[in-house]
Amino acid sequence: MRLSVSPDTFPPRGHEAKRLSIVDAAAGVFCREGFAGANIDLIAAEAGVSRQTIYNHHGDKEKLFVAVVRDLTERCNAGIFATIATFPDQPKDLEADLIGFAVRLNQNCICNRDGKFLRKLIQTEGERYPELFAEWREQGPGRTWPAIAARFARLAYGGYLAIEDPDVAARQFLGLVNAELQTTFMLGGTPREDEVLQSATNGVRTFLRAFGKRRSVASVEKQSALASA
Amino acid sequence: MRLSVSPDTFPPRGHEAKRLSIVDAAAGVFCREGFAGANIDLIAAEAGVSRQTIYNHHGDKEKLFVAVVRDLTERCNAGIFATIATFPDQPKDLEADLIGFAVRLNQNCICNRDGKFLRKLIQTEGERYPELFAEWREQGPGRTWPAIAARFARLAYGGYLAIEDPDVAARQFLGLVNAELQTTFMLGGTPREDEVLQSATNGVRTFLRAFGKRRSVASVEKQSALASA
DNA sequence: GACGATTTAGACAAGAGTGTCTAATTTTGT
DNA sequence: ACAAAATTAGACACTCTTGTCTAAATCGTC
Repeated sequence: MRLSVSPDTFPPRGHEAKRLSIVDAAAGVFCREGFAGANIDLIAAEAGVSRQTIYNHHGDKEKLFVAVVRDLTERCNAGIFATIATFPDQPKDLEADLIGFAVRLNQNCICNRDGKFLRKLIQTEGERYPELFAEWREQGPGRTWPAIAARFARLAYGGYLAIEDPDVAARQFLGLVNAELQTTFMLGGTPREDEVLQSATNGVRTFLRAFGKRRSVASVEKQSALASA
Repeated sequence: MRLSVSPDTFPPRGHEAKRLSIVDAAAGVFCREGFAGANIDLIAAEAGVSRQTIYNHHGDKEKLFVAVVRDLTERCNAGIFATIATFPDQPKDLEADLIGFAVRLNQNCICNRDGKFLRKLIQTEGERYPELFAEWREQGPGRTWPAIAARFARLAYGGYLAIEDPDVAARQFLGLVNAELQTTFMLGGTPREDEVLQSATNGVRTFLRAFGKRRSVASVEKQSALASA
């Protein structure tokens, strides 16, 4: 695909690497400084390229911003779906497995660099780019929530949970396991690993108090196994 | 206090009214445009004063920003404590009363103008003003969470709830009743009244499934009353 | 009506940032 | 090693913004 036959495809290479480092640096600067406060020269310096190269690649500041959001959305979605794939469909220990899932979701999708950046850009500039973030909403929450809800539905169907509305349950699950991290998220901080675990543990316990089947044989076994361990 | 005796107090008046309208307008513009993008001329226009007046009152853009955050924090805190005062200490219908409280909390503290603005400024500029927002954290969450937790502890002590850790329960309560509003909050939107009620209702029901005492006589009565209604 | 203080409109200097252009340099494929 | 393409540094015009200054107008009080 890099042969001279290609009519309008990409320039040689190294090109793509630069594009990446530009978008990466831009993400950081846009997040720190906001769109208006972001300085192209600073982005260039952090990306290790010249200002002109940025203009060659992306045209102008606004197009660069759009590219950043698209990139982040795509990477975050990939991360979320990869994590959803680890959802415990046939849990051995429901509590432990759900806690594990919650922790993975946090560490791989919400607290990591991409997640933090995307969240901040949405909060900061969401109102300024309605179409762009409408797109995000479709591609992101619009696809991930149903996927998560489907997993909870499956768990309910398998007799592990007593939930009526899987969509509500999915949202409440996330609300619970992140309940103790909200203030940290607000200020743009990253919770420590033990804080994530703590919040997930408390959240899942409450979730199971509400929706867990009353101590099936399996869960009682686990319970005593844990107690004796 | 307006007599000529006062040595260094405030100028006559109307003064204070101007200060208010400046801070109000500034809050709106800072939220829409971010600190860097906010334009003093625009703030002046929206406040209906001249640019010079802003400088007379607040010195410079940064001091104005600090004044805005302080004002919002103060007003929001007042609103939150006023709402906490309506917490159902001796509930007649625990579910309905908690739903009512959740809805009030949302409408009076989170979804109203001040709440939205403060939240956005924290998210947007929190990292740039560590001391300012550390102050907010102390004055705001640092004081309101214990107050809310104390109310839940009281409910537990009164036999209405079975909770171990009132602090955790308080945070989970808010996480649950706002679980379905997160995406809207992210994009800076205001959920409709029925969405708030829906989320609160679902959240409180789950909360009570987890922490409610098993169907006291009173709650069974309510339950059937509702069913027949 | 007169006085003092505040507010106003507008001009202003100084600085910063965007986006363009050019010529020199480096990289890449053959 | 050569040629084409991409990258770079720097200068540049242009715009926008902040914060100051001044003289005129307005307000509130006596």
